[in-house]
Amino acid sequence: MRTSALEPRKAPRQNRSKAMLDLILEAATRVLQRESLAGFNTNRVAEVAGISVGSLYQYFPNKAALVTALIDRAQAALAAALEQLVAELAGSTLAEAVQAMAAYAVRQQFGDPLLAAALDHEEKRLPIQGRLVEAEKRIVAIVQALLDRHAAQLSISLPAAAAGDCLIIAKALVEADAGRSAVPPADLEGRIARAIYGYLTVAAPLDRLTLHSAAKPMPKRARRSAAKAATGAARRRGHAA
Amino acid sequence: MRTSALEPRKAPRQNRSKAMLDLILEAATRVLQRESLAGFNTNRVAEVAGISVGSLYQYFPNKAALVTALIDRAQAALAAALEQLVAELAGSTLAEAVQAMAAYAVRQQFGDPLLAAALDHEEKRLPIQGRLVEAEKRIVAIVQALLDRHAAQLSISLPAAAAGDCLIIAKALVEADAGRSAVPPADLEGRIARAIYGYLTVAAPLDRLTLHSAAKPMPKRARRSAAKAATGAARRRGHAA
DNA sequence: AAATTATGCGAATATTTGCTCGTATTCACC
DNA sequence: GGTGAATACGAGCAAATATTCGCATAATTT
Repeated sequence: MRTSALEPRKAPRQNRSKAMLDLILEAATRVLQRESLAGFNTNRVAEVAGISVGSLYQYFPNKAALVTALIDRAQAALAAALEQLVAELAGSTLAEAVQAMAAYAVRQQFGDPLLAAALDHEEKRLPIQGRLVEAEKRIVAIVQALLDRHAAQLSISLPAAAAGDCLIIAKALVEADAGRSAVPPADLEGRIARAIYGYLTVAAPLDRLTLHSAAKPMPKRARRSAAKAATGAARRRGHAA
Repeated sequence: MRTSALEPRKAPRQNRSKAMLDLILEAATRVLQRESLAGFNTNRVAEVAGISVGSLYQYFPNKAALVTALIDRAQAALAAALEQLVAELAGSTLAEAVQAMAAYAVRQQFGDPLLAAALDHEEKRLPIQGRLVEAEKRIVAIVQALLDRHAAQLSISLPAAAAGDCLIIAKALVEADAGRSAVPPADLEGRIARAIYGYLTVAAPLDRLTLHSAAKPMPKRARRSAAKAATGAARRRGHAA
C-alpha cells in the first residue's frame, strides 16, 4: 500500500533524531545536486547520509514527502533571502533594484543549478498541498512590494502579474545558461536586468498592440498577418512542441 | 545489457510497420502529455499504442531512443513553423513581429504544456548527439534573422544572445501559466510581447548599469548596495535553492 | 534500575520497469 | 499456394527501487 501523505511522519523529540532529520535532508540535497532526479532514490539517500533506509522512512512516509520537504525548505529560504534583499534595497532606484535582483538570481541558481532545476520540476509533478502554493505567493508578494515603491516609473498595465513575471524571467534566463556552462557568463546578469527592466518600463508601440489583442476575450485574429502566420504554423505542427 | 545507441533501430519497409512507427510515436506523445515523465515507460507506451512491447523495441533500441525521436520531431516541427512565421512577417514592424511570435508561443505551448516541459527536461538529461544541438541552433538562427531586420531599433548590446533570450523568455512565461490553468489567460500574449519588446528595446539607465557590471570580468562588487545585499542573501541560504 | 518510550537498524519483501526471446502471424515474391 | 523474410506478439527475466517489519539499542520516565 502506497502511503500518499506528503507530510513528514513525525517530529523528532530527542536531539539525535533532530540531527538525523538534518542529515537526511542534507544528504538528499547532495544526491540531487550530483545526479539530478535520476539516481535519486531513498536507498541512495540513506547511504549518502550514512544511515539506514528504515530510519529515513521513520521521518518520511514516502519518497514524495522527502522531496516535498526539500522544496519546502528551499522556498522558505528563498522567501527569507528575498525579504532581506528587498529590505536592503530600501533607498535604491528601480534600476538598481532590478540589477540587484538579477545579481541575486544568478548567484542563487548557479549555486545549485541541478538542484534548483530538479526541485522545480518535481514541484510541478507533485500533488501539491496549500503550503507550497502559499510560499510561492509570499515570494511574489515580496517582489510586488518592491515594485510598488517604484510604481511611478512602471508602465505596466497588469501589476498583478508583474512580480511573478519578473521572477519567471530571471529564473528562466539563469537556468538556460546554467544548463550550458558551469560558470555564469559575464553578460548574464546584465541580460537579466535588461529583460526585467524592459518588461517593467517599455512604453511605445507595445501598449497599443497589447490593448488591441487584450481587449477582445480571445486574441484570435488580433491582427491580420501576425495571427494568420501563427495559426498557420500551429496547424502545421504534428503532435510536437 | 543496456543498449546505448539513440538511433532508431531500423527503418520500416512495409506499410504496416510504417504505420506502427507512427502509432508508437503518437502513443508516446499521449502518455507524456497525460502523465509527464513519471509513468512514461515502454510498457505503458505499447499498451496505449495498442501494440506489443516487443514491437516497440523492434524500432527503438531503448527508451532513450524513443524520447530522442520525440524531441527530434518536436524540434524539427518548431523550426519549420518558426521559419514560415518569420517569412510571413516579412513586411511587418518589430512590434508586430514580436506580437506574432508571442501569439505563436502561446498557441504552441498551450497545445501541449506537459509534453513541452517533459521533452525540455529530458533533453537536458539525455546523452545528446549533435543533431539536437544543431536543431536548437537552427531555431535560434531563424529568430536572429528576424531580429536582424530591425537592427536599427534594437538597443541590444549583445546580439548573439538576444534571439536565444527571446525564445527562453517566451517559453518560460507560457509554461508558467500553462502550469496553472488549462486555458491561456487573456493577458498572457500581451505580457510576453511586452517582455520581449522591452528586452530588445530598453534604453535608459540599464545601459549604464549593464556596462558597469559587464566591464569587469567578475561582477563581484559591481555596485555597493546591490552586490552587498545579494551576497548577504547568498551566504544565508542553506543548501536550498 | 525497571519500565516505557523513542529511535535506529537493515535484511526481506513488494513493486516497477527496461528489455529479451521464442513463437506466431503476415507480407512479398515466385 | 508455397516459401523465406519481415513483422508482431507478450510472457517473463533481471535489475533497480520503494517500503515494511521485527528486533536491537538508546533515551526518558517512574
